[in-house]
Amino acid sequence: MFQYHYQSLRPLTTAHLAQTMTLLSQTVDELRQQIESELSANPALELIEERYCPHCHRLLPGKGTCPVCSRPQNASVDEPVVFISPSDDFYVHSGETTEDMPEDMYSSSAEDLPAYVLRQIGMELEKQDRIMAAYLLTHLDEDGLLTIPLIEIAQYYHVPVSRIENIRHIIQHADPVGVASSSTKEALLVQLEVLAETRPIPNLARTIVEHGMDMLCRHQYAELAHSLKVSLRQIKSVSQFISDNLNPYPARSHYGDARQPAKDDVQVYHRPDIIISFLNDDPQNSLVIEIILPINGTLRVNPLFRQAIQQADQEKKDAWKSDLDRASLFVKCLQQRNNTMQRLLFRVAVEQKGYIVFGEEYLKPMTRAQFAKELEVHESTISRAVASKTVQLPNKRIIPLSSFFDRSLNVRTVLRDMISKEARPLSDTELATQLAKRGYLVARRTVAKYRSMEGILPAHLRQAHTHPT
DNA sequence: CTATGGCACGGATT
DNA sequence: AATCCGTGCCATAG
Repeated sequence: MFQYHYQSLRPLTTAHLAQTMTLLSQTVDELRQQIESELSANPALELIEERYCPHCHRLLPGKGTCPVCSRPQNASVDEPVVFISPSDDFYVHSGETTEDMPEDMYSSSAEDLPAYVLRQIGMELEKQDRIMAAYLLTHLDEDGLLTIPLIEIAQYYHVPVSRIENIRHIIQHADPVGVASSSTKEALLVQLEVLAETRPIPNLARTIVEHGMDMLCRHQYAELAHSLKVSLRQIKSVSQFISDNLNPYPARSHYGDARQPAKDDVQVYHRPDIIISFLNDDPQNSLVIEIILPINGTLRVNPLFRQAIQQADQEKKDAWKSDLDRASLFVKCLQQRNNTMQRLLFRVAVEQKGYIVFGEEYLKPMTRAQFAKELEVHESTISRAVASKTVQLPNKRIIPLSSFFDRSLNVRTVLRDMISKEARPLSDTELATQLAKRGYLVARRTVAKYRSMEGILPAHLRQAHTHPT
């Protein structure tokens, strides 16, 4: 009977439905944990290795050629390729999640951050120092920042502050680079320092982090440009660099953090759940969408287990049967999840191609409800699938998946654009009428709101920034 | 008097 | 049912 259930393709039980829901809403990191625990708890589950592409080491989606290195035969350019990708090709685009320890990255979120850091720096320290390091590491907040002043630790152990400083210095340069800093600014500076060893960094970056972070956070580019006496263009590019490469909250590169970053901070996401890129990085080609799966291979019910159950004693049989049921349910739910994600992202990619390729202005406003109807699933399914997931676009920016559904984003970008091109500071009322002419009907009050969302100063405090040349 | 920001309400979305 | 978002009204600053 349960064999029939396993074969069946449609969700039948409420348990199934519930589990699919939870799986859907999970990010890669959460999903990995879930799978791991399920795998170790349930003997009926097994993980089978899959074929990898010899060139790029990606998991091959079933039969056929690798969709990444060699173009699939009959894919049209407009049709994005969607496939499930294993975790080991996580695209690490920032210097601080370093390249030297990919496996450790995964095990690390199982153990807690202090232990993880301590393990790295263990041999560098004397026994005494190690204790202090451990103490220091227990006083981190959830973002990986230090909650108590160094002096306090020094007093606690009756040692000079400089000694604590040395220890902290070592900790800061360990894997979540910048961890145990006293402020986000300090964390960023350390990250910059480390980054500078491997690649050139814009010389402005340091200055901005040091002196202009508050302005940068509020996106007050014009202000910042003025106070540092450099062009707006430079500020923009450096700000891009910062948000691409640095992370004000070191711990968040470790735990896939579902919480929204504080609203007035540079948004940095690590480890996207989905990666969208061009085939072979060539904009001519079709889009490739990878849905990251946190395991290398395919999960399935162990067929041997299925056999064994036939010959087992009656009592064992019952216990095993429940394991088997659980296992097959889990596998099915996982498939369901992947299937839904795949279909959803395919549709999203088709609809929002302009946004993906050309940028924010081309975002088509659309609601989750529309997709739900198209894909014939419940609205809440889409909501769960979209919530707390991140996407990496071809331009290497990482954005929340929900921004594909943001109704106001395009208006905001147009507004931003208008203000940056304005000859003289326009008042909110004027901006509202201008926007109306372009087909965006928004109230004056709303313009004000968007303005502050974008961190743009009110008209009378703005200056006509069109002639700094 | 004009331009903005705060608070709060209602309708849409999730 | 809970939440988010646009908007209107009003107080305040310039």
